[in-house]
Amino acid sequence: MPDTWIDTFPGLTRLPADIRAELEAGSQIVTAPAGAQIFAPGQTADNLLLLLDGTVKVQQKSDTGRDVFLYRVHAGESCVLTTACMLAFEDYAAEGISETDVRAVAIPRKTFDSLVGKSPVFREFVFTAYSRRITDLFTLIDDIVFQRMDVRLAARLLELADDRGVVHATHAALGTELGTAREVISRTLSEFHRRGWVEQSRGEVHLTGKEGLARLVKSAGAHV
Amino acid sequence: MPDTWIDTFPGLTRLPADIRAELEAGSQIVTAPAGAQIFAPGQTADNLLLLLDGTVKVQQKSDTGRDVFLYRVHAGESCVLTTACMLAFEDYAAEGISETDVRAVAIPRKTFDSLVGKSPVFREFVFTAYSRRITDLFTLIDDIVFQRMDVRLAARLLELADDRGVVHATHAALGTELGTAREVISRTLSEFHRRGWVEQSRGEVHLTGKEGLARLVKSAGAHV
DNA sequence: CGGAGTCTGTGACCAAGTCACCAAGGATCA
DNA sequence: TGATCCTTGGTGACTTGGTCACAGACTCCG
Repeated sequence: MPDTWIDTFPGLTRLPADIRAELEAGSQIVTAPAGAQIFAPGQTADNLLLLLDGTVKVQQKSDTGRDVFLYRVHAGESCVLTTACMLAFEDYAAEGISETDVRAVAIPRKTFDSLVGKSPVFREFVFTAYSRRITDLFTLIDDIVFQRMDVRLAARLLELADDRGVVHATHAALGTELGTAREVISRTLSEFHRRGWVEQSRGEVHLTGKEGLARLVKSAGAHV
Repeated sequence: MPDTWIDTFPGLTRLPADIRAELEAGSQIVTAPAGAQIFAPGQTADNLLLLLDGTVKVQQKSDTGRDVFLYRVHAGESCVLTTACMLAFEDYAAEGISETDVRAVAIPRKTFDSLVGKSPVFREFVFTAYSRRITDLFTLIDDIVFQRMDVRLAARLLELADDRGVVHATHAALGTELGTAREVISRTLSEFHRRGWVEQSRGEVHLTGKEGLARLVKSAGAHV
């Protein structure tokens, strides 16, 4: 494995040679197409996944049948929250869906446990990833409770836009992402359109006035 | 230390003798009065706390100046989320306030790190505690997004009531717990009163019809 | 007794979620 | 080429919840 994947994760570059060897030998690279269910509630996670390419969205299957979007894992990050359940042999209430074709490193429970035991650097990597996700969850809760919908939508649009300023998502999809109803998204987008910030077409939103959106987000002091 | 505290934590009873010894030697019992700030944002946590007596409430200091209640740590549980930040040398955005006089075991970072490295049982204990808290956070988010306020308030009242069915809390306090406004609590409690479920007096709520509250909670399929 | 501070009640108003229904765009297939 | 169906988006009426302003009422003390 020349040009090892390990170096794409900043937290792992400091690993000593023997640990690197064990990590490389005890893990493998896996792929999945867009839209695949990466992990699901009720099924024990047997691997820690480190994303090399693509994005995975993690959402909670609600009892009420609706989904709550929790967070998005990008290339270079890990689905680390599953590991708690992995090591604790507990079930997970969330599911992960690949949004694009993804490539990831799968570290099986055995290797993971062994490395956590042996390597302080690896431990720090894991716990750092944890604390990131956890503080993310805290700010998510904060946003849900205190932030206005228009601000949250504006922030999310800026985040999801591709390099041409286009967001590929239906109103319903944006609704689940923000934990609100489709109608609310529709109304808010009409308002944004009225202000000349967006143009709409079926299944996509064109950001024509990013400055306006950014100003709205900033004025509310949102956590982008 | 006869009758060691270790056995009050089910996950730790399986620890081998040498690890127990290290844990006992490398930790100490601390106390704090009711209302003390146990940990705060911006100050690195240097100890993992395992609660022996009392309760600690953990809440996020919001940018907007208001607080969001996250969860409550009871005797026999640990403030484990702080450990991620502890090991990762990262700051924490939440603060912990003792609600009663508390007694706890403080495990310093050094001991903690060493034990996580040496003992698979201790690792499992830590990661189990993690996964509990994390899934709790997930259900919290779910509740905030989808559950009606009256149901959430009813559930919380049942949870907070002492053995005589009295909840000692002001409307404002219940408001922060549920991430809503005092006025909403007042209105909802009036409604509960109208239905004969509660009696009110300054600073406390008497549950006179727990069955009604329980029925409301149950009919909504809430996560108690 | 007389403030000062805290706790609760209330009305008006706005933001957001729910429900019901309709219309337009796209796909499929006889 | 239509007929049909599904998905997406638009809209109005209504309910719930959050915000603001202000007024009583209780408690603690000096």
